[in-house]
Amino acid sequence: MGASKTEHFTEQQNQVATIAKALGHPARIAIIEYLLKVNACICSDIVDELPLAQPTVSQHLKELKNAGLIKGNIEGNSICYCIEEKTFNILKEYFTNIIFTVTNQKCC
Amino acid sequence: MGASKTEHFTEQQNQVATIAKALGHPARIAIIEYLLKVNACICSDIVDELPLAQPTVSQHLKELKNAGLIKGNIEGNSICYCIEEKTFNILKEYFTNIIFTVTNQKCC
DNA sequence: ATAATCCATCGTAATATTGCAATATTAAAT
DNA sequence: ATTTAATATTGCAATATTACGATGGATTAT
Repeated sequence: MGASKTEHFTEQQNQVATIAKALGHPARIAIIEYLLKVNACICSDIVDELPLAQPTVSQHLKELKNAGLIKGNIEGNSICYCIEEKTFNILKEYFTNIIFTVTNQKCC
Repeated sequence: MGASKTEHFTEQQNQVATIAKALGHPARIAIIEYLLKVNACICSDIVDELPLAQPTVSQHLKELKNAGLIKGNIEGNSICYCIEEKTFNILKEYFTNIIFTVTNQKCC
């Protein structure tokens, strides 16, 4: 197959999975970390920063954008990509909650 | 292509990406949530719980195990799968740190 | 106007993932 | 020893992902 049976899972499960999937590639993690580091951003910088061709970087940026992890503001000729805090907060809270639940468990 | 250029990224970037990737499927999120819910676990339960065939579930469990998100203790005939707290802590701290960094930013 | 820069999109090849039927493996029960 | 139950593995088809060259549109610089 190759296609996930998303219709069988809850909306929240699909949401978390979609966000996690978008972060499931080292290039996209590197992009996020770069955006955090420079605190302001233009795509050409990102291309210079990564060991990947420009179309590939563009594609990764698109996936991060689709997952709601970054947003891009057009700024004249170039684009200012930024971290979308809201989405990262979903993850932070999701995992914080998991840790909270697990530490109160007594399994294995 | 289809193969990630992992060798060009840092070990930490690859680590986070690998863990995130393992969570990038709703079935695997559902498995994690089920393990959290029942607080003790046997695989056959998981197969009953999910809308997927046994080999498929087994494969998803294997991927979660490879990523270090769960561990399985053999218990006679069946296997007790459990959350691996350590790995989830890595994620929790990673995203907590991102939120901390972002809130101190003034971009866009 | 022309050239240069930035970035997205298209097309395509290589590879990975998802899902399952069939089959193996392992341990408990009879 | 045989059967039964719980998982794992194998093999395969369908689909998705990754990567990049070529190309094109938009904006700025000359």
